[in-house]
Amino acid sequence: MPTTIASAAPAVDIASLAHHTGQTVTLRGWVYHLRSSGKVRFLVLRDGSGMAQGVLVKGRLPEDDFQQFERLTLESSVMLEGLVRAEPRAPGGYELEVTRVIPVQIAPEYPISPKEHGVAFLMDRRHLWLRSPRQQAILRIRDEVCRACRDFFHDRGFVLIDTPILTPTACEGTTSLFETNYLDRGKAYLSQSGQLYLEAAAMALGRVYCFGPTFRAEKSKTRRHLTEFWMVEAEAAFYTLEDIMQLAEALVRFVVLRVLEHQEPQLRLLERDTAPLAEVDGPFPRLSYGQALEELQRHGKDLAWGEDLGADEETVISQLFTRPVLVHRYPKEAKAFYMQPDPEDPRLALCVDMLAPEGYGEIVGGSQRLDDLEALLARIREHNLPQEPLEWYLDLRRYGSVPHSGFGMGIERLVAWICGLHHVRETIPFPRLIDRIYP
RNA sequence: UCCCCGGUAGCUCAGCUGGUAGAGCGGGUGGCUGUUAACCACCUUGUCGGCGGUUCGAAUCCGUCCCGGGGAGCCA
Repeated sequence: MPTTIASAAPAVDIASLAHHTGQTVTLRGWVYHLRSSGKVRFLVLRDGSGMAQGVLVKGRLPEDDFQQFERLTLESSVMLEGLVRAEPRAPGGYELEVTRVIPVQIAPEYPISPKEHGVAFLMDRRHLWLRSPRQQAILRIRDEVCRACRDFFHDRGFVLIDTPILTPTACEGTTSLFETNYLDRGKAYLSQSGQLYLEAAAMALGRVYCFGPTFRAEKSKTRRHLTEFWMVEAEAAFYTLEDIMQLAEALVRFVVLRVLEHQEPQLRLLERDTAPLAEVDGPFPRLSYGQALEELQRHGKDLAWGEDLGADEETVISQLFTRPVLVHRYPKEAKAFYMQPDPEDPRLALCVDMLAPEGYGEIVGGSQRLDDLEALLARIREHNLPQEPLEWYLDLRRYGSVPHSGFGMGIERLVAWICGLHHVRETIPFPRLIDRIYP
């Protein structure tokens, strides 16, 4: 139950403790750790901004407050009033000499200890797991990544376009969709990409991007897959494949450098070796599909022409370089219906995948879009897609069609790579996986 | 959907070729005036995932189902 007793001292964040040396302040947060050696008691408090140690010395604070310590448990919420002072023995260099202890709510035995836990146990308690320093660091980096993406596009004149989440039909037809009832109008599907809508917006505003959740009902059970994930997608009129490759490269470089610049403490907490990240500050290697096949052959992996690169192949390719690699111009059979054929080799599509280094796989997929109405109609027929729900999309080729290109970047995969995580599930606050929708 | 691995105390795990269920951590009580995942003493904890089978006897062997983890395909 919330306390009705308020502290007279000003409330401050732990992160700003150093600026309040010599002052009496109030910290408000949760108990992270408790230690006692009898008449001297230590309480490590976390408040979201950081952690600080409070010291309770018997006789130097009211006996009632000293005794309140006995009631506290891990993750109990509490307000501590005390004097801030520099203390080399304290973690962080500053501590609070506590003069008042005001419990807000006393927690029962907390299930997550600082010791080891299994993944399933932690995932079932994701709502509590978020409180751990590691998860906080990851979420702060995710926040930085998202803001960097928005800044990048805003700075280049791209307009944010929110594309619909409820859609009447598949964008690509290949992957399975989450289905839902749409009132009296039959089925609707959760968006698996904002691309087609973004193309419409690009014909209105020139350069656009979207940033939102994406849903894929694929039964993919790997470290790189979620059923609900976040994607930033860009689309620009008059952009060629070359333009979009440069844009995607610049975006990844911008985001990674920004995280290195602003989130160094978090990367250190995660024990991430930042040397591979700093590598992005230079041109990304490029490989055509044909060159990729040659490289694979050189490394003992024979792939038939026309086959898409699998996970093993992607790993081999990405390990050839220290920077993300752009693999472009795949056989069009391996790719989606809306891609422009390569004028120099019509068997190829003008598309690109960016593979992250260190085995993290594909983080960007993009292409120049098919802009000719008749060719697009032919491709739709080849892929056995229904034409009627795509009529609006075909209108974009009827009314002032222009060459245009775009790409999508998976936020969780990028964050996983930046943080050096083994699985994307830790990069999103509440992951949705093939067999998990709790909490 | 397919392949591999696992399920034993609140948590992390040990338990060998079948013979009465264990440790560490956590929790509780007491002690300690500077602790750093504190320390010391004592105490606390079980449908061994479910069901069926083999056996004198099953946590252990077999079958099956459930749940979890890792990977593949597909994709970001």
